[in-house]
Amino acid sequence: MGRHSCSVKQKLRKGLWSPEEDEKLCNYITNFGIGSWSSVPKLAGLQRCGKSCRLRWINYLRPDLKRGMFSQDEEDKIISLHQVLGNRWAQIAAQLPGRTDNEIKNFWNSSLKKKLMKQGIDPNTHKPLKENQIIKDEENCTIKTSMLQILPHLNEIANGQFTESKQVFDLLFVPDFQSNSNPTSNVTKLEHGQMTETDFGSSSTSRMSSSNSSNMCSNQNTAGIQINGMSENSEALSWDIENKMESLFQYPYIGIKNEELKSSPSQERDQLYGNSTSGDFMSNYPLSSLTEEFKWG
DNA sequence: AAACATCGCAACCGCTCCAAC
DNA sequence: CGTTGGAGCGGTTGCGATGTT
Repeated sequence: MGRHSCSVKQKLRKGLWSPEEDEKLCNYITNFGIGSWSSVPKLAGLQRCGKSCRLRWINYLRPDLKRGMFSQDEEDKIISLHQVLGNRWAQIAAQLPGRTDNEIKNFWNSSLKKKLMKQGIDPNTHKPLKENQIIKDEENCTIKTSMLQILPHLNEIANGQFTESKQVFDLLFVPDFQSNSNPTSNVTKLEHGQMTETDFGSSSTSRMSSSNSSNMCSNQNTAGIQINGMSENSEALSWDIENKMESLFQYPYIGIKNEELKSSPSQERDQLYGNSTSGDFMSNYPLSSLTEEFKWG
């Protein structure tokens, strides 16, 4: 907090990079490597801050960058990954060789978002806009939770066998329960047709607009699951789960493992994903069985 | 042709994380 | 254990290009 922007400390250049600056940076890095970004500008003879150099290299000068239009395949991948990861651009970019997080983020904001809207799909939730509208009318408690974290318990929930709710809710990211919500009581009793979901991954709408809203603290990659018996809308849930699950299967390593598992104590990891260390945790939760549980005929 | 609006991209800003001390 | 500073991330802004009136 209160840290200066790097360009304030000294009189450093800002704005667009000149070809000369690009050349200096490129020459330096190809000859000496990156080392420490903070020392790069000095050593490369640039009036820029290290952060700016880093960004320029990563987003523009790196030799392995693809550039140019996104292919249909890349587009599909981005959509699928976004469905699961939300706005975790760096993780999405990690699955797309030659593309940068910035590039993908811009592409998403300028193009893909609109494209999905045109198709009647909410770009935040990846659900048909109409369904969203229906769900907005529901006023009961909304439990924000991570789809990925609750996955291991879907079968139990569907079968009404799930009673250890606290255990799971402790694992969940639940930043904004409505005050009247009681996760324990809401989840333990569940019957067919009593489950609906809302606001999947709606990080942008649920996020506070304060300046410190960024990054991990925002509930990107969260799912809102509404479980308290007032909707017939189980169709919506099965639609969404199916889509998410397919995405997960398509890209089983999407980076979740790296970050989320890293941050979970090992016991929780095992609870969440099974104790397989193969990385293929999704194999513990076959798509067909899970989605079938939620179709209920 | 000029003024204005919109779009897309590059870069910046502010934040968190994490390792080093 | 607290502090510091670098790295990295996501949101936002600024500006040139392009389209529209």
